[in-house]
Amino acid sequence: MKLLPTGKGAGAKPQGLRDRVAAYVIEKITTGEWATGYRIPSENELVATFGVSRMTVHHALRDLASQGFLARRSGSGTYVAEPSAYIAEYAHLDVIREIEDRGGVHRADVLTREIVQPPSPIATAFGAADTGPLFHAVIVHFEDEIPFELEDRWMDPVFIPDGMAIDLSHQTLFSRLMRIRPYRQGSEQVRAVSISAREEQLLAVPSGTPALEVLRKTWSAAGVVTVARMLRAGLNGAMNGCIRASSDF
Amino acid sequence: MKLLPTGKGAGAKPQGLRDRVAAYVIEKITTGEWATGYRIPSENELVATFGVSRMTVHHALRDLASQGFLARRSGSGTYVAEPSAYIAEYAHLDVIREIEDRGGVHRADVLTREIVQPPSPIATAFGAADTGPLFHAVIVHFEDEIPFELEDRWMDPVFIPDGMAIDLSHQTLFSRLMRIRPYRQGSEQVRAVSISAREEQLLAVPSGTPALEVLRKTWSAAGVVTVARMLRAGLNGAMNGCIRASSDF
DNA sequence: AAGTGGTCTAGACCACCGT
DNA sequence: CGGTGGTCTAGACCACTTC
Repeated sequence: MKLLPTGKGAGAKPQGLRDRVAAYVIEKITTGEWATGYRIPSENELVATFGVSRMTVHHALRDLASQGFLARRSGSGTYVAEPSAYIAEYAHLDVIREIEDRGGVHRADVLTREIVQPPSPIATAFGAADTGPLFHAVIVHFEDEIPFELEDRWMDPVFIPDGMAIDLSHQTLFSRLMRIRPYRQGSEQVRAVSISAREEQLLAVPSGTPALEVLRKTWSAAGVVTVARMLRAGLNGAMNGCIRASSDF
Repeated sequence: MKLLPTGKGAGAKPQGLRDRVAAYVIEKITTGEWATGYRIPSENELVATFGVSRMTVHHALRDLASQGFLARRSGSGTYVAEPSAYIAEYAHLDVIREIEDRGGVHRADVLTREIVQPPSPIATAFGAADTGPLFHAVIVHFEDEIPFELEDRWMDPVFIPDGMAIDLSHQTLFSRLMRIRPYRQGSEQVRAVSISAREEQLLAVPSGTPALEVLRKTWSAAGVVTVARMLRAGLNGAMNGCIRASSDF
């Protein structure tokens, strides 16, 4: 083997070679020179253009494909991906962390904590009618003593064996679950709803205040783990997200 | 060089070697054997374990890191990433496509289309007070002749030179913009709001119906491209997202 | 100084697509 | 069949962290 591979070792550029290739492709796309669906130069052509190895080009394109810029078809070529849909990402923190990140003080009121047979809509959400008793909690989260979020959660007791005992003032069920079994998958639905008089009272908002309702269902390989309904009303009730139009540059 | 590199060419396994390494790591994490913060075996150790080249291990771990499972610290090691926050992704389609994907029929009413000096809050959103006249459109999108979304959009006229002329019944301003200048970045804010009597009338909902308000701001390298306010009320007004708890397996 | 991940190479074989 | 992307290797050098 050679002692000095021509690339990095010798007269390396300030930036990585991979990044240079990627930047080149990105520029062509963003300037519109390579439109959606355009077939970009092959790996070997880019190898010739940049004088780098094919692996370098390959990984540059691979990364761009994983970021949604390119679509690669083995045996055919690499194409500029269609950006017709864009992704909005909402980074949900743990409620406690969300509040504390804003500099607020969190407090939780546990209104209900029980292990009971769920009503049928909840049982349905858990996938089967033969669900056994489930852990159920209703919690009001305060920010600086102002009600911020009303959480109504059902959970398979298997995942929080100590659910009836743990202190919920300083940790959320969510974070608790995370510690026991991280990495799950789920779906979320967001709506604007009118809420009941009791919910208005718990959230301390005037009658008729619209609320943001988030329905969340979380599952792991073993099945549905937890189903939750979160209500937010008033000034801090917004959700903030970041649009990633197939990318983040 | 050898003609038969020991790996793939000869007695290859059904799955890729990279995937085997990745699957191994994933299993350790999901079973909890490697907890959050745990320092996993080094690349060289995994090389020894699996009998593959370091590049293979490296790319397996690199992929897992980009998916949020691992955090790699150069010079230190590879650690199981903290999944304390999770990401909810909302794949927004073009409104027209969203409706048609549901099997509905789309129609748009253009209530306003003008190029005017924006009111100061809009000018502020565009980043500077010295904004020139902006393209402004107010559009009601119907699904099967039922009002579905009210769109109020301001846009830099540079990005839609033919904005006053184009037919907006069969394409959205968004898709139009996409075609001219794809790949942008933005932010989004979702709230539950009460809407004005006129908005209730346009959306054909009873007085007091809560609405989902999405404020969206989009920019490119050149600055803010467009600012939009979308209102949805009633049954179809939900936003559906998918939770990606640092992953999608 | 030893170990870690980050990067790059030159070559090889493969499955697949297109003609 | 020639070209495309997909994968893997063995070796090399680097910047960095850790002790």
